[in-house]
Amino acid sequence: MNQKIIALVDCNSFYCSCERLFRPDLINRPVGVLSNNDGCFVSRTNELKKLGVAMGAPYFQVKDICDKNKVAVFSANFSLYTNLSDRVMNTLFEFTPSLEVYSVDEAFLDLTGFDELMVEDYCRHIKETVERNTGIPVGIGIARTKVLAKLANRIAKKDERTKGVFSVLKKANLEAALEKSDIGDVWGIGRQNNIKFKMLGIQSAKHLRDFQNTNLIQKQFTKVGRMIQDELREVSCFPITEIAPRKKEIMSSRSFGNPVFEINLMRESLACYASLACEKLRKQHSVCQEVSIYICTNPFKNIPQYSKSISASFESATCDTRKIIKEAFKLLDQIFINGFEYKKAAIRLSKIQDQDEHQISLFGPRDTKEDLILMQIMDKINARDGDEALKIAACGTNKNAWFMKQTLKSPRYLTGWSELLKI
DNA sequence: TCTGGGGTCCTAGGACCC
DNA sequence: TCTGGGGTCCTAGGACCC
Repeated sequence: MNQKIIALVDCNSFYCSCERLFRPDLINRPVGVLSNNDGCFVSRTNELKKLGVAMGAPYFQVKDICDKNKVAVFSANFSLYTNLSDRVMNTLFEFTPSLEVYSVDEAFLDLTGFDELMVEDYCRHIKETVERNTGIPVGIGIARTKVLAKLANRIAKKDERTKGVFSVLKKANLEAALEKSDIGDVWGIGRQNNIKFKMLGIQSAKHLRDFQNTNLIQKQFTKVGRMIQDELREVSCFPITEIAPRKKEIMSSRSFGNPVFEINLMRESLACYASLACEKLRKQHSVCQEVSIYICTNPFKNIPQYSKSISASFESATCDTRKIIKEAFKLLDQIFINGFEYKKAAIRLSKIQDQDEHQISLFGPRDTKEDLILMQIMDKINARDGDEALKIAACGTNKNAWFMKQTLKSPRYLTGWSELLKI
């Protein structure tokens, strides 16, 4: 039988690598990228990891370390990262049409059918090409299944002797890799299940693979646990899905730059998040039948706490930003309580259906042709002239009161004419 | 002073139907 | 005294991922 060969290509410290691309002076310096509002570290180079700055560490807690060690710290610049991600993926497409873009910085490649002896060299060639074309360094893991490719990828990144590419197709490599991989490092096993596995005496990936009582695994760790075990046994359970399925939910939420006390500001923020979410909804050619909102105070602060979510349904599913904002405002009136110091608001669109195939209500209001055309025009203008070109009035004109803080943001080298790199 | 955002899948249990 | 059984659908909550 022709056994599967799967390669996982993963960009190294992706956001940091993107920032370094335009700042060659940072090549050997520690670099970190922060989450929105300059809150926590979401990407770190090896130099920064070595300084003991953990993933998710709040910036203000480690600022001293950063200052002392001249760490280059950036606010997240997502338009830049998305753009570079596209370039990486386009390069990968040149090597195989059978590719799953798994996240902004990762892709699974189906290399089934390649000569097993050659596939490692081929992946080295892929790695060099991506780095030459885009400037983004990557690591590659090669295996029979996704879970094992993930495992191999970890080793490719950690063990310098691999020079960034590691294959566990050969039995000896596979055994060694399984043996030295902690059970908690296996893809799909998080904090809770890590503890549960250890209590069962399963410490390593190898232990899980060789654990005979599969019924117990199924019972304790559900179907997913069983599938992970099978994947460790080189039985593929998670296929490569080339076409991304439609999103079943679309969320948009942000923490505020400054605490919000007034319902008016809350409304403006919700209107902006709703606009973002609806744009995504229309982009995947969908409509939604349910909208929910969520508001909360800052749980880290020692102040009176409040959080609440609420949802409403439409008679006919819609993708009209105006209707969704209107509904969101009605919901907000029901849960907003004066006197709290709000930190965050969110909107979620759910019960998502295809725009062309959804049921419409016989009598209730529905999206008319004119509504849809208006939304299309808005999307087109914003795509051409920038997201802020045309917006619903309810979004307000002064975001400063609540918009997130980004004091360390790099220029939009690739997406803003005024911010192109100057040489 | 300062702690992210956006998703998916699975299961148990209740509602409901015949 | 004694009160069926099987199926489907939906939801909330938990766990995981990047």
